Amino acid sequence: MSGRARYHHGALSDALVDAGEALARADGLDGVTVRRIAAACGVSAAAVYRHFPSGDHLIAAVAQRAREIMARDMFARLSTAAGRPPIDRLREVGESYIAFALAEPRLFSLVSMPMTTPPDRADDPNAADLVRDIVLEFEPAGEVDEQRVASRMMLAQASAHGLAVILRDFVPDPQAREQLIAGVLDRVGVGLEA
Amino acid sequence: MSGRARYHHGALSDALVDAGEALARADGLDGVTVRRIAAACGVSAAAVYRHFPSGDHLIAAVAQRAREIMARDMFARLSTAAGRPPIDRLREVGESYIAFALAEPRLFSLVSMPMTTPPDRADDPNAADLVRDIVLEFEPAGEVDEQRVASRMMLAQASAHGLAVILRDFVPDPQAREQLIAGVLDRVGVGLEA
DNA sequence: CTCAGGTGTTATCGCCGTTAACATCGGCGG
DNA sequence: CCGCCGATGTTAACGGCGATAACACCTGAG
Repeated sequence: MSGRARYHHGALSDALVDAGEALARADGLDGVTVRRIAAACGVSAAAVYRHFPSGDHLIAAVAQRAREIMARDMFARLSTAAGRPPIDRLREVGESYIAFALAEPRLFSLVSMPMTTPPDRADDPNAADLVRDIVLEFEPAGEVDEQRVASRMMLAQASAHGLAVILRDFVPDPQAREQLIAGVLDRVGVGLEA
Repeated sequence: MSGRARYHHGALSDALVDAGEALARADGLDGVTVRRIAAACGVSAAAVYRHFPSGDHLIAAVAQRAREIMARDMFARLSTAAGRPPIDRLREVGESYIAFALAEPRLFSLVSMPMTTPPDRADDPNAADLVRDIVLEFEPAGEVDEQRVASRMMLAQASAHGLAVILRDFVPDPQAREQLIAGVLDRVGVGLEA
């Protein structure tokens, strides 16, 4: 009886996150509400609470989904730069982060939310670990200075994130965006190699 | 009859922004609602709409207030570094920005909102103009390269903002925060002088 | 003094998250 | 095969939210 609408949805949890992702792409954070997501799944709002302890947990799950999507983008783009020096790959990661933020600004607004719940699967693609792996290549063999690693990671992440949000909110012109991305990432590269 | 509560408030517009600032300090963005602000002023929610076309405009006014507060902090701190080289003053500005974000995280969440309404008074303290003035000192006399200026401004602002939000959301330990601020700003300084 | 407009009020609407009480489905022990 | 019970859905309701309409009052210009 797969043709008839069943009373039990079967995989509502995943369906809710899927619908949340679609709503986030379309309407941004304001579209990601318990009632709207439930309606998009053809289900009552109260049904959500059988699968998530609160609406915030559902939104956090959608945000985690968005982070995974971005991370996949980053890994894909990075795979085309395999073998290049670490500074080049780091730049690729930064450009990928910024490109995603500008291409999917509404989805990105979820990405940059503080993570309330830690990701349930620690082994899936993760931007921070990726950055760390590349930054580690700057360290001399056998003696990693954790503080230097942390500084480089933070510079890379902070400048990419800050640049992304400032461009998204205050620089509409695509050409100006490109020039600023190039100019800033050049300077960040200098700071990273110092 | 100043002692008796008057029917007409008299300066409700300013009082609403004042109350909004207090609520923002106390409860963050969630506390800044039309109804709560109106209640804090002893006034009905509908009265707000006599002074602001929408609740978002009121919140934007509170956000602008928060930016002015932060800018005053920055100018005050900067006045103690008068005469020092531009790179030192720029660092002072960055440290001030980050310190404010970490000292008043809830108020800062308003600061970093996209500005819907342009500030009504263009002559009051403004962080972007301040950064620009200092960055201009890097340019050789008589020939300012606007693109280089924009890149330096953007690097300064993006790294400070990104660092602030990442530290606020993900690095609770004060000592770790200090080390990261110092380490990252060192590298940003290198990038700025390049 | 009058009256028009600025500034307040209450009542109401629709949406939001959340909970309680109830209904149905589906599988497992008898 | 039956019955039951837990998982998963439903509807109804509460309080808070932004916003608007209709009404009341206060104040100052003529």
